[in-house]
Amino acid sequence: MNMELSGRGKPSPEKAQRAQVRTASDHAAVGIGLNAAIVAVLDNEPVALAVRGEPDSAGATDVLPFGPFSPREHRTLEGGLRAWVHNQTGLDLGYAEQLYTFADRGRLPEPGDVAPHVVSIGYLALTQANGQHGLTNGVWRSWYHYFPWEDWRRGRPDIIAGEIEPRLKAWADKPVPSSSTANPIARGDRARICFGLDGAAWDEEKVLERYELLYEAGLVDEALRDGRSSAQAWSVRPKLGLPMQADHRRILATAIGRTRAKIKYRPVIFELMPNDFTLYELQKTVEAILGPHLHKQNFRRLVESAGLVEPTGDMKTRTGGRPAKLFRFRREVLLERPAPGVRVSAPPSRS
Amino acid sequence: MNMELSGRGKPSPEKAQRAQVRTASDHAAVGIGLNAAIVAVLDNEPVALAVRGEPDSAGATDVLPFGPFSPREHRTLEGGLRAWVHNQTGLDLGYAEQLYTFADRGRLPEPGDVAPHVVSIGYLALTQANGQHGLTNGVWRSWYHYFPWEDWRRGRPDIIAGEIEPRLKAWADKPVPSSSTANPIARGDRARICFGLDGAAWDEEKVLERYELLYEAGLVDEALRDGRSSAQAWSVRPKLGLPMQADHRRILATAIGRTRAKIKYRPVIFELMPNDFTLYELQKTVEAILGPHLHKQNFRRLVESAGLVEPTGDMKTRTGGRPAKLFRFRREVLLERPAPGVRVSAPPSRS
DNA sequence: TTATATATGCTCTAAAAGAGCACATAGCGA
DNA sequence: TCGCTATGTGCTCTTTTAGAGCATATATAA
Repeated sequence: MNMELSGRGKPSPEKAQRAQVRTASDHAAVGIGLNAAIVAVLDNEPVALAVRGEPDSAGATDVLPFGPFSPREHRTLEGGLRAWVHNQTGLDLGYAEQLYTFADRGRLPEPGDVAPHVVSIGYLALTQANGQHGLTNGVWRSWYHYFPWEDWRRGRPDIIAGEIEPRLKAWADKPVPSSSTANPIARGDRARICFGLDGAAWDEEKVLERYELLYEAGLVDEALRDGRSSAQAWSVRPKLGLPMQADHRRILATAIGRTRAKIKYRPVIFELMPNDFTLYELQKTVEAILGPHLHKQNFRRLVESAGLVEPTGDMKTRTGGRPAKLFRFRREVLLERPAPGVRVSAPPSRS
Repeated sequence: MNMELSGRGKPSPEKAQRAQVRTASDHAAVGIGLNAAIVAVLDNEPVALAVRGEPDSAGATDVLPFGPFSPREHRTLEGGLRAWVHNQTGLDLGYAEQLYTFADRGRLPEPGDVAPHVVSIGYLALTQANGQHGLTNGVWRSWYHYFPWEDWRRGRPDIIAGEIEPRLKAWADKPVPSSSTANPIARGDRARICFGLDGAAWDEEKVLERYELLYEAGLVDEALRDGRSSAQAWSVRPKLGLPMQADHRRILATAIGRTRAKIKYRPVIFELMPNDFTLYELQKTVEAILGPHLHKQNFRRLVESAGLVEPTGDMKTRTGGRPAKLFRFRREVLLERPAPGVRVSAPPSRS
């Protein structure tokens, strides 16, 4: 079927095409940076690698590992990433995937910031931190430090009802400056959907949407630093989570959301596990990532019947109870199922 | 919970952090380009906007719309994208999302290609081409022109059994040059999983994996052009789909895969539909995107019970049969469900 | 020995997915 | 006018999957 519905004018497509190949000289030169959200699970706590430095104007000290990308030295983005991560931290990354490219002006609010300019490409890396004691820089910090409202392992976190809900409701009730865009979703509705207020469901994957809503509402320090909120809000400043410099907390939010989504249809959870593990350890790792806790028997049925694991034949004693069978990741599942993953869905929120 | 498991050396994190803020000067300058896969559905055919030009060394004439990003002129990537798409084609984009950033050297195999260098950021845009007759450049081409093996609407496409399967099997049987990476998935297994050979399931979302496998096996013209395959393969050259210049077919594959995945959990299908439509028209549009055809009654039950649509009250006659009720997208679904979309899964492949 | 963890098998129910039957209502041609 | 055909629409039935709970097994620790 040939659909050549070309526009009426059709003024010289050759010229247009030519313009597309004669590329480099047309562009303003910018720098390329790579940001890595390097994730692991230590003692049932999901952690990300952070580097600490001088506080910025918002008091934020933490940054994600960051390095420039030089096309002279590295053929691929991922290759460049692995190289400087290794140099900076001593870590050898296992799994890595690209998250998002951030290039908005004002990302790095330096005075007089015009082009040239930095585009930064965010990456998510999953690693197993155990035994990786060669860490030469940076610290592992629980990601719930930065996003306390995401931790539903002990039920609905108090910070939602105590801090977030009232402040978001106040923000929703303020008269909105009659934006021009047609029919956007109302502030109150967005708050309800993002944070599961008024009985709405909690969606653990909406990590970025939640952070961006708080940013827009001026409830995270980065928003104040970037001048997006009133000084009034600044004065009543109970922190909602630990801020990071630049837009790194946004990148980390993207990474957490992606991780939570991805473990459901790809077996990446095993990137975070040792070779042999008990099903309960696996469950605790999944819970660390997703937030809510899971029904144990159903979880076991799920991972076993999905063919994700196979018994090693050994047992683990010293569990504090009956010894547990040890399992390992069953690679063959990749050849059998189109999208193998831990297809859990959270139980109804125990708020 | 404070997890400050810093590495032993911990040599001056302050210095590291400082290096991360003093950014731009560290970077080799490169150009930023934006590629857009602009997708619509015309007469039940999924189409992408292509611009035609002079054939490259592989005989490829088509490119995706492409434009430079200048941080001087545009504050955001998406803003820049919308601007030059409008200038080049006359289209006003509705929905747009970032796909992937491609920066590998050798992307544009120009002689003597070293840095400076172009990083290109791929975007997916969905639009409704009807009435958009202001198109001043480019043509709408069925995306199955570029990827004939993806069109399962009339059952399994013949090109798989006729061309792809035997040539992939031959490639799989060739001695692999003893790669260094540990335990990769065997070529034969990859072919089976990607293309649903030997009774394996067809996964309509693996568009990029399939294209990349064909590229790696030297079965698409771009692979020959880029020098990744033997001249022998070049001589026996039945095209597998229409090639594009540079890596644009890869970007389009990414866009198709993303679209196929996304309509299942976000109501983006309505970006491709007119305001009022019949359920059958909606179904045909979904089938155009996904490939396989769907069970009509179940499809209706699905979209209605999911609250995705509501009747307008009007009927559409001239359907060739009983008049059909007209529906429209029901926006309130965004406030009710965490991930509303056309959650279809394809029926067992009728091969 | 008992209390208390964790491990593991099994059942029951509800919801969702997959497939088909039956019939309604239009245009169109013999 | 009478089917024929194409689409629209309601309903049932079965299978599969998800959600939740009961019961029991086997360790460690006080």
